[in-house]
Amino acid sequence: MSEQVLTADRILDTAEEVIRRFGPAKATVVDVARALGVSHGSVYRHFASKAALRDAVTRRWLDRLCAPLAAVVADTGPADARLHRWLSTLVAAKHGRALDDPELFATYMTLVMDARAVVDEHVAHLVDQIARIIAEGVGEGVFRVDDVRAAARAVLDATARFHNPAHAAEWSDPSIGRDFEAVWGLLARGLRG
Amino acid sequence: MSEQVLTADRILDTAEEVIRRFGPAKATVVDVARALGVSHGSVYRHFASKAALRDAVTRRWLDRLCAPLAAVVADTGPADARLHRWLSTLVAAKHGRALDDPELFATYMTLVMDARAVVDEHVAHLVDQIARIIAEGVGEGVFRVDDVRAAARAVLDATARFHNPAHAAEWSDPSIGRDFEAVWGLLARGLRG
DNA sequence: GGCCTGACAGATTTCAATATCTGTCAGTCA
DNA sequence: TGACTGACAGATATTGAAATCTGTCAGGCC
Repeated sequence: MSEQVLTADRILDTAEEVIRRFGPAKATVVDVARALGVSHGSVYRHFASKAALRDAVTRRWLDRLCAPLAAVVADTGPADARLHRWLSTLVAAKHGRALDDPELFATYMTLVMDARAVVDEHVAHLVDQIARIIAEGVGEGVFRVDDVRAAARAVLDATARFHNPAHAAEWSDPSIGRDFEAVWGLLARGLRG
Repeated sequence: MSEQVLTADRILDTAEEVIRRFGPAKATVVDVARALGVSHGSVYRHFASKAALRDAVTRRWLDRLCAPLAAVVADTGPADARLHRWLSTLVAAKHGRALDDPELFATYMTLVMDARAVVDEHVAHLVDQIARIIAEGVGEGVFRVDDVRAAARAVLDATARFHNPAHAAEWSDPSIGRDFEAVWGLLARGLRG
């Protein structure tokens, strides 16, 4: 029976739970407040708006989804193999969720779709990681590129079909794995110069 | 006052007009029939269903949009320059429409989004054209690839961000042109081997 | 015969009344 | 004092009855 303090984190946990249960379209701030046993006015003390709350939930989800990627960046081995592993990990994470629990994935896809600012930030973060691997590859003599950051962005763009939720409907195609490897093959040769 | 015969083509023209005016969500078969001055039953003599009619309109639009591409395939000059021109033409056609008349583009985007079979057919056609250019490039010694068709598909996939309507929202980004050239640069080097 | 109409059943959409939600804020309580 | 409540205005969503639409088909017209 301990008195729980109302924190942004506790609200986020509950909001995520409510959004999962009711779906992103139906979940309301009132629902979240009810689940927490407080008035909805209290929620607005911690988040400026419903949009801000949704953004925060989305940001957390994206961060969690991409947590394994940092490890790959810090990994050892030649940069080309590392970049391939990084992209495969990203693609596998997305496809895994999409296949695992399509409804939950659709839920998050909806959130992501209209959280432009959050996604931009997230993409910038991904580009940073790719750029780091490419830069190291240039150092090793594995890659030859003029503009590392542009190349990093190009790699992410070129593989959009395999990780961008906008293409999720195509991920059930049995040839999607081969398609990804074909694009990777072209990119890898392109990076080698 | 000449009696007009009811042909599939005349229905298609009218359907396109009606869809433009009312939007893809509101346009009905009855609207099309009314515009033609016939009963809606007659329309079903030429198209098995509303979906079939929409598909036919979509197919015509895609064909029209991509008409300039055939000329580029048949063009002269080295294959790499030709492929670059082909992709630029495709991208320019899409961006042009999207910028020109966003509402009309959104209309067609909606149609395209739920005409999976039509789009698959269309994509196959585009891959054919790319494959032809790449094959000629291999003949010229400009390109070096194992599987021409797979490479063609990879080129289309890798440039999805720049021509797939699912990404239309990103096309207003001022750096989109540079991003495209960066991806092209990587692909071109990859194709050269 | 072949093209078209008009009426029909069941599915879908519209519309307006009703309920709920978002975001604010003065006031309560500890 | 500072976290919280509850009532409020305007915006948005739900609902169910009525209207419209889709797809079919028997029958009329040339």
